[in-house]
Amino acid sequence: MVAGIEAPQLPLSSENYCIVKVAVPVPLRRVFDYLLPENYPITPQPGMRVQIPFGRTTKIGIIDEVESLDHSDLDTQLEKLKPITQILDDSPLITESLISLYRWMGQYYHAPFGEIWQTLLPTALLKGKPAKLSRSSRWTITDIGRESLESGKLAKSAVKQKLILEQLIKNPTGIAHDKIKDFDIPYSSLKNLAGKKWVSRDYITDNDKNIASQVNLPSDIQLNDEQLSAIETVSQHLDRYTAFLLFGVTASGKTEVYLRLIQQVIEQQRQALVLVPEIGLTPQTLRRFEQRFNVSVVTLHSGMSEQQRLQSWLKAKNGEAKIIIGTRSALFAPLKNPGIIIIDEEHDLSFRQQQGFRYSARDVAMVRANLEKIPVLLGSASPSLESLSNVSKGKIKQIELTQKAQNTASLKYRVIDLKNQPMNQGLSADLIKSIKQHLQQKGQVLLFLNRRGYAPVLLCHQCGWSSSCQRCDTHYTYHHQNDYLQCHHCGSSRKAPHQCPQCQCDQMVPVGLGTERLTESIKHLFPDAKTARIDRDTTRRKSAMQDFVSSVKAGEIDILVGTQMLAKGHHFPDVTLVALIDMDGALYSADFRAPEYAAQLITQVSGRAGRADKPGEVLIQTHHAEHSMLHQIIHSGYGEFANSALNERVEAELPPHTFLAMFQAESPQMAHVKYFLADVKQILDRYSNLKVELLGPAPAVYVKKAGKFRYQLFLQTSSRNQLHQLLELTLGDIEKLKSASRVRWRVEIDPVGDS
DNA sequence: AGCACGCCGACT
DNA sequence: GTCGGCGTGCTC
Repeated sequence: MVAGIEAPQLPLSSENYCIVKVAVPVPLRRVFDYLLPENYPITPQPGMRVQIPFGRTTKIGIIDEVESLDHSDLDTQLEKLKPITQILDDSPLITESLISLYRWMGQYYHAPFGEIWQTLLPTALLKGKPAKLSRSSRWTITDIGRESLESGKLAKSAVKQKLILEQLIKNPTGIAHDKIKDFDIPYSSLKNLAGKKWVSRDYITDNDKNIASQVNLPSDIQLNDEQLSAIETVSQHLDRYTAFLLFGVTASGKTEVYLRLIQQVIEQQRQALVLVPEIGLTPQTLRRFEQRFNVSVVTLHSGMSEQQRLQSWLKAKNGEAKIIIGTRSALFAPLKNPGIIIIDEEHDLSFRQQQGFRYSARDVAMVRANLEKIPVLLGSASPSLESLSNVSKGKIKQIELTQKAQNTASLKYRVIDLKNQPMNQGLSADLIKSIKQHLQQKGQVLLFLNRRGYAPVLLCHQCGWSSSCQRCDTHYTYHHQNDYLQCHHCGSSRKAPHQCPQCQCDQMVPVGLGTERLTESIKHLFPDAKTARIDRDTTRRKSAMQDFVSSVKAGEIDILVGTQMLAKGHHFPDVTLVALIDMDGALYSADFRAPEYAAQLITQVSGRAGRADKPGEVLIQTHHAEHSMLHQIIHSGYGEFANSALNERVEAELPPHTFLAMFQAESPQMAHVKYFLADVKQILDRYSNLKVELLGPAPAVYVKKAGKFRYQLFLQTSSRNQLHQLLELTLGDIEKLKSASRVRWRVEIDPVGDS
């Protein structure tokens, strides 16, 4: 090629081009300007995806704003602007109110715009997949298939094919293509049958369901007065924004209240969005809704494939899906005709995203409901102190359900003071005696211990050497089953040493108690009982949790040992004894929210057990038996505890009475982290006129994690406004800091926990 | 976050 | 003499 290729001259006149501000998926709190010819076949609008050249690569961004060239207040020179490669959508991906929500999140969380889009949109769309609904289809048996099966034309060996045909006869309306997996049908056999024309596939839309004359299927559940009045109260607000807290004791029938309200919403041709905690989202939740309503119900959760999520998302967007059930991120499902948002177990920590862009789905849901002009219903037996504080501020209306709906027997609580008690593998004599009694009376037993693995430490009996993770500065947890050590902070693992690496003796002893060891000693103490363990290690397999739950309900398990994951969602009617093996950690924790979490755990755990004819018992083992939280929960209930805990937060000037933000920085080099946060503090100090107090910088509770040192700088205030002002004024300068480029950092609003 | 440019150590 | 280490800087 000959040299001297001229750079293409763009005719930069205001008639020909407009400027499009694009949010690009990079961790920068700014948008980038691009040019677009005015005669481009698609009119650019906020919320459309565009392909753009960015640096030396190309990226997919989202249009944030469109400006005409003549009255733009650009601070960059036009020559620097590049043209958009192409617009990927012919209409905005999300509704007006979601765009407003996006802008609110940008202001409130001070997060990079690209990151917010990444949580708002399904990954398939972020990768540039077309926003097209693929038609769903159903499989049905043909007449030929029916005859062939009856006349025994099917080879004996074709077991799977026989299964398919039988299932299709059982389901005369056919089986949806995306459900065939649930029937354990291999696709190859299905294709084989289709080739013979024994089965056929028909393409349909979910709208067929929705236009059915009877949208809600009858229910024979009798409601009590409290439930009726709760439904009445909320249904008077279906046409406007109101936030409700449905504070209902366990088994007070919250779900039935949800269902009746959803029924009204569907009758108004509107959609219901239901958020559940991570674990609660089992196939049964979906089935319960499907059994009740003859409308299209879709789910949205991390267990689904990208394509499945996109399909659910698109059905929510076009209004086909009437009920959307999902975990945290489902909050951002676009709704054509929004009717209500329900957050079940609103206190649950899974509603807070703890990776990347950190937000609280509960808080954002209230803002979204406000923008959509619909009610939002937060339900819990142990509400977050944040929500209860909002009740007293008048931001949320509280509805109480105090009666047990089904005639459940009340629980008996007992605190076992461990001080000076002889212990047998973490179990007091008192507890062992109780377990024995309950087993004799044919009751099932649930034991909670929030520590998986065999023992939290493996150490040398002779020289005291203990095995610790170099990357995190914490002890490895010993896992007996496959004889390995695992760091529960960074996940790294290694083979367990049998000889002390320091003194070469062979006296390595596990110290402390985890679920694995507890299960072992239970098996030893109760050799005749069937014992099972449920934690992250035993439920790796996808259906494992489901299998455990079914076998407990079927009475095939006598004693169930598990971590907190067992506390969520499942009710076991035959369980009569629930024990919290070690409440000490929660009561002595450095986290000021620990008592709140512990109180919620006790409340939730208690909800797992009992029914009318089998009174339940809850035992709590602790060295801190005099702790006021325990007394309040046991004698006066969660509400009473919450009241005094809220008062303590006022005294201590802690959230929700005050508000927090946090700068966190991490780097393999501790000095870099310290320099950066010192610089940040200096910049923040320039605005000492604002009523924001700075605390720190200080090391995070676990300073070292995965080879990186982590420090934090807290901002505390009683005025959210001033906090936001301060961040608005300073973040620009903080981003430009030289020390900022040497660390990974972020600012977090309303931080919880340490990680 | 990517990605490239750029200036110092161990290899064919 | 080169390959490549990751520090620094930029992205419309």
